[in-house]
Amino acid sequence: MPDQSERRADLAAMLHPLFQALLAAERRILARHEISMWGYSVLSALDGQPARSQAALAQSIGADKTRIIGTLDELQDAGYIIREPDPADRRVHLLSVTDAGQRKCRAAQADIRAAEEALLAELTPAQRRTFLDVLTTFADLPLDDILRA
Amino acid sequence: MPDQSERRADLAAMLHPLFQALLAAERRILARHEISMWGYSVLSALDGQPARSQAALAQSIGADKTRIIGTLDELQDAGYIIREPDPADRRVHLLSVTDAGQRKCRAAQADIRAAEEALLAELTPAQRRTFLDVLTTFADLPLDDILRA
DNA sequence: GCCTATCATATGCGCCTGCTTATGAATTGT
DNA sequence: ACAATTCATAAGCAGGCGCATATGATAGGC
Repeated sequence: MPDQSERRADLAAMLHPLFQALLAAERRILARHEISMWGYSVLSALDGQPARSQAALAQSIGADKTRIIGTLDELQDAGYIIREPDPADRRVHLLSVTDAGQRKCRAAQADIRAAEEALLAELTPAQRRTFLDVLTTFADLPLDDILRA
Repeated sequence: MPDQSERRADLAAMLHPLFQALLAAERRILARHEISMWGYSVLSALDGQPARSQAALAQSIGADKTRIIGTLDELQDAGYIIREPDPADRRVHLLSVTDAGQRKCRAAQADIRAAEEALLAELTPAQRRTFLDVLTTFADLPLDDILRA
């Protein structure tokens, strides 16, 4: 299948500059919105989702559950999230996003989306669709297992 | 152009798991080959290229020129690279890869390539080609400028 | 000739992260 | 009832990284 004469860099090497550039852009945008990257990750993950425990949220966004506490405190202080005791288990705080939090998240997201669209506009429509499809495909795969085989 | 009803995650969020998985795989493979990631990056960058100064090399692979010294020392001690004074400028050491270094690099690269092919095999041939084309396209673009506009 | 800049090198500082340990409270399992 | 586990929380350790500073030697510019 793959052409043996195909010369290409390692995938990680190819992805690295793209990923770093996207992160840098995101940092700039989030700084303008005065919200941290972890804060934005939390709000994004909570947006439109049922309330969840802190541990579940941390796991879902790849955050360290012990270090995310500070971020959650800040978000709560800013009025962007609510922590409520779980009636089913008194150890647990359930997190949900407030209206203000949702507005903050979506405003930042709109700017990030605009920056991304500028980038995607460099592609043909077919390339764009395929690129996004591929990323979606990969998102549903057990990447570590496949790469370990 | 982009469908306003299109729901998708931020590009960085979509790329993050893929990128992390690729890095993790690379780490495992390089550990087996007993070479560090920066060591591999150096060898890859030098492979098949004319000799270059340490500063130029560090810049080209995104390494900190002060911290790459240790890696260069190790590679030199292992016989994988040569440092030679530049006759045109006595401040400069020119780096080149040895035959042993090239073999080491290409052996590791073959394993990385195999792992990547397992992943790319999850795509259709058209998806695979387009995905790689897109990454190549992005590699040639001033990403920061585009994302900043 | 003198000043400025650059190279390789060593090292410091601050930040972030992965991982760990510990605590008190609460829950689960036997 | 008791032991083990889990939740949120705080904090420690080690490693990596971005960035900065400093040094001696060398090169370039005026």
